[in-house]
This record gives sequence, structure tokens and C-alpha cells, in this order.
Amino acid sequence: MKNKELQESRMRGYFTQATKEMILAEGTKSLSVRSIAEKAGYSFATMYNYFKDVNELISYCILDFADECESYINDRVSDKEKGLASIEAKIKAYTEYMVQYPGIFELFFIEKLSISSKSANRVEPAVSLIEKVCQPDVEHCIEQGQMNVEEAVVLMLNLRNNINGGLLLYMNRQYPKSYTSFMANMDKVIGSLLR
Amino acid sequence: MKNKELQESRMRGYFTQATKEMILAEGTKSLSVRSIAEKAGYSFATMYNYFKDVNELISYCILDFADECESYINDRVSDKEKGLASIEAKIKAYTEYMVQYPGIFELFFIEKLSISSKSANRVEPAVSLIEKVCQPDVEHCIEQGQMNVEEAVVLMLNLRNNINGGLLLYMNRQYPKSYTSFMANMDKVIGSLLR
DNA sequence: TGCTTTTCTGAACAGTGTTCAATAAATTAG
DNA sequence: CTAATTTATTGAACACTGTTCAGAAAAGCA
Repeated sequence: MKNKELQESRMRGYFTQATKEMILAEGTKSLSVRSIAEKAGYSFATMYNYFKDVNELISYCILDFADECESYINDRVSDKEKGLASIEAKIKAYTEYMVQYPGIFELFFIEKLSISSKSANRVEPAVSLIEKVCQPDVEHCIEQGQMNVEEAVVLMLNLRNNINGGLLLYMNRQYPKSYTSFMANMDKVIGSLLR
Repeated sequence: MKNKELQESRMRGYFTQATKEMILAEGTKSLSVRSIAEKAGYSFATMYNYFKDVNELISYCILDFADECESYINDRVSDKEKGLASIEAKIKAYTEYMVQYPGIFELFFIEKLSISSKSANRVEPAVSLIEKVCQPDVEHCIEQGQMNVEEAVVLMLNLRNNINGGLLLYMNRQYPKSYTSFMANMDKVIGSLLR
């Protein structure tokens, strides 16, 4: 039956949509099976007909947010000028997005998900998002002879770990305390890696 | 009364000791007020006479583990040879320690703590541990003219964010999947920053 | 319409953190 | 040493959490 698949997909959509709205509005702390189900318009028990458990439901939201974050970044950075300047702009757009929606950063990196081999496919787009959006620029830099492949790999590792590590300390441990000094640190670090 | 303070400090010690043992053995997932209290030899309600809530109890453990991690690092790195080589060895010892005790990394960076101005003093030693242990080496490098103060600041920001960001993705998101490739990535990144 | 299959739901269970009145222990007073 | 008072400890109770399952409601089909 093709109808059944469509209907099940729609039902999953109602639950993931409700979950996403709550994450955007209040972060992951307000999430519970009952509160999600109420927002979706169903009983909490209905969720278990469409998701193995609440972890699976939450992991489906990661996919959506990863797409939305990718669009956010690409909307803010002109596709015209590729290269190091574009990488810097994308990294900063990524940081802005995560600071603006702390719940999404929690979802991507902090929330405990008991990752299975199936859900790993839904987590991967989030953790490798920076690499993905910067891929065209990295290729451009290599073509232009600005760096070799190995240097590019190290640069992307540096950027990805640095940004997410900085966000972790700032958002989850209030270190540093102020947004101003957090951004100043980020500017220094990104500048040192790209120049 | 000086006695009262001593006794209260001892009581807090029973609870923090039980909590620390559980974190080392099974990570933070097995922690609960009732399981901690049972291990400490008291009722769960007794905890609330010595700690505001379970978050405060847990935050006290951070202080102890930060000291232990610092000793672990310094025991493994000779105090004789200061400088970049010493920094590299310390960073790697820190990484080893966190991989060996995932519960401590959770405690330091992932566990939600609802940080108050009081508990901030107990969180700070954990998040700034890398800076602290590397401080003598950084000063040595500056004295030797290997770098200036601003370069040293950026280097430490880079190292701290990089290591903790890499650990976050590896330990909380299994990215990359294998320990081997995780360590290979870390070697590349640390090497690029120190050479 | 009546029968069958699918979908949905609340009750129930075991767990969580927290509060509070009652009990047990220790300290002080007589 | 006893009696009164203060302090420390405790389990019951409450409001949550995720999850399971038997029964109710709805949908599909004859």
C-alpha cells in the first residue's frame, strides 16, 4: 500500500513539527512525550505507533534543522565569491544560527540520543554540516593552489572542532560569560586559521 | 561552631565520594538522588540538608575531578622540559584522560547544571583546565621569544576549543566512529597548531 | 448493514527530583 | 543521670518522566 506509507509519513510530520516548534521556542528542556503529543493533537501513546521511542522522534528533527541551517548559511553568503572569505562568512553564519537557536545546538551535539546504526544517519548531517557547506570553497581553494588537499582537511577539522567546542563552552557552561567576549574569541581563532 | 562546619563538610564528602565513584564506574546516566544516597549510606532526603539540590551536589564533584585530571596530566609530563613539546604532551594526556573517563567529560561539559553565580566557581576550574596546566609552558615560550602574548592567547583558545570540540563529537556523537581515526584527527590538528 | 482490521487512547508501572511533617538522635539544662 | 530542647534523619507524598498494553474508537471491506 502506498497510501499507508504516505499517511504514516504525515503522522510522523505532525510529531516532528510539534517537537521542532518546541525546540525553537524553549529548547530541549521543555520536551516531553506528553507535551509533544498534546501540541501535535494526539495522545502520548500514539507517538509509539510511529516512532520506536522519543529518541527516534527527536533524531528525525535533526535532519530538518540541518537542512534549515544549511539554507540559513547559504542565504547569507553570496555564492559568487568562493574561497577563504566565503568560508569565514559561512562559519560566522553558522555560529550566529546556533547562538540564536540554542535548542538546535543542544539537539545537534548535547542531547543524549543513544545513537543506533539507524539513527546515526540522522545525526551525521548535523555533525558534518560545516564540512558540507564549506566543501565548494575548499575545492575552489585547492584548484587555485591556495592549499593542498591535506592542508584543506586539517583546516576543516580545525574549524569544525573549534566552532563547536567554543559554542559548547559558551552555551552550556557560560564560558566566557558575555556574548561580546565569546565573539571576540571566535574572531581571533577563525582569523588565525584562515590567514 | 567549628565542629559543625567540619561535620557538614564530612557529610558533603560522603555524598560527593559516592557520586564520583558512580561517575567513574558508569557515567552520569546511572546517577540519581536515591542511588547516590544509598551508596553514601543515607536516605535520599538527607542529601537536601547538605546540598541545595542534586545539581549542587554534582557541581561539587567537578572541583575534585578537575584536581585529579590536573595531577594526571602533570604526573605524565616531565616538568623539566617546558615549551611546545610539553604543551603537546599535556594536551594528549588530557585527551586520554577524557576518553578513559567519559563520565568526567560529560560532567565537565555536557551535563546540564543550571549554572548559578555560586556554582560558576565550581565549573570554571573544569572549563579552564587546559589553560591552567599549559600556563607555565606558554610563559616559557613567550620568555624564549617563540611567540608574543597575543599569539599565545590565540594558541590556547585554539587548543582548548579544538580538543573539547573534537571530544564532544567523538564521545557524544560517535563522530568519527573509531578511536583510531579520532586520534589521527587530533594529532593532525594539534600538530598544525604547534608547528 | 455487519464484520474485520487498523488506529488511537487512558490506565498502569517504574522511574525521576523535591518537599515536609514525623521520627530518631544528639545536645544542653537542671 | 534524667528531662527538655534542639538538631539530624527519614519515608510518605506529590508532580513529573518514558513506556507498555488491553480496550475503545475509527476505518475498511463484505
